[in-house]
Amino acid sequence: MDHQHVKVNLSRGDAKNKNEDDMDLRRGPWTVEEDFTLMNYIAHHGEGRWNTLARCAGLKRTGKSCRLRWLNYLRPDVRRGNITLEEQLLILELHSRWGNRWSKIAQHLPGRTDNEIKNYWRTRVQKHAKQLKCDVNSKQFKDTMRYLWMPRLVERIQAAAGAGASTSSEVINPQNIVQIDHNTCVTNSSTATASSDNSFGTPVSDLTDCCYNYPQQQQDCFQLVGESLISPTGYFHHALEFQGAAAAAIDHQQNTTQWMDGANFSDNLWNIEDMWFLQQQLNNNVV
DNA sequence: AACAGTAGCAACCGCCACTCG
DNA sequence: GCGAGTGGCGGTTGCTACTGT
Repeated sequence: MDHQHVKVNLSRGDAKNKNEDDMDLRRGPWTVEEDFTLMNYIAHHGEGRWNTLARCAGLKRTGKSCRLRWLNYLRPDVRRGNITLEEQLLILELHSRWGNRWSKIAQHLPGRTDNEIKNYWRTRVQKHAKQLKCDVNSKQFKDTMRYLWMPRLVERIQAAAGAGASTSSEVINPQNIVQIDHNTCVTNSSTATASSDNSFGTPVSDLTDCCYNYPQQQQDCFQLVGESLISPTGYFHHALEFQGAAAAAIDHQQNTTQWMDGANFSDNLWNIEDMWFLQQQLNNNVV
């Protein structure tokens, strides 16, 4: 089937495309020429009125398609590239508060689109939930995020701030990290985004990377620096209590029988800890 | 090298709320 | 008040690049 030229199947809500029903509309990936046309038109006439815009610009696309292309890709302030540690932390925190309100979450991540955040969540976070064999909306998984991933992200952010304090534009300002509530934290996007090159934060691969590279010895050296700086020890008692116990549990587990499907997790510290954490929750029903 | 499976992401779909005539 | 037009949002799909065998 030719995906480039098809009749648009109009939904009830899209009845306004009546006129477009009679014309062939392009679908699928945008070409460089189309991008240029759209950018050029918006540069001269501004955005909005997308159906009219599409027509007047001579684009054989729906208004929706033009809008999406502009917002998610062509807009000059769109940030591309890896989601940074700070952004990951923000996403986890905001998602825990608002759920799948991607656009609302995106408002707090300047330059990031709701689509990008949504994709990040689905491909990275949900992947881990799947690996852990638990529902992404379950309490267990949410607690794992709150008490494991987020504290570790904070620690890595701080570690990066310490290690890279003298280098480049990736310096992380501890003041950007603010307390949200007793158990969670979030970077202060308003200050974080004040960096002149619009590239605050530490580029990082993903949560798995965060977990694999977690320096165990840091558990003992958290410190409180200033009132606005998160102290993992202070704010994440549960997490650290857990981590200490987790280490023991891991030792125990590695020396004893395997559990949870009998899978071999010896090369996957992250999963081991997660599994242990979830197991503890199931046993104790408290965190 | 070839193939299969998987991950990441751009784009589309369908629904809904809002605006305006 | 009503219906058409529009924009926005969350969910889903499908393509492509990557990775493992």
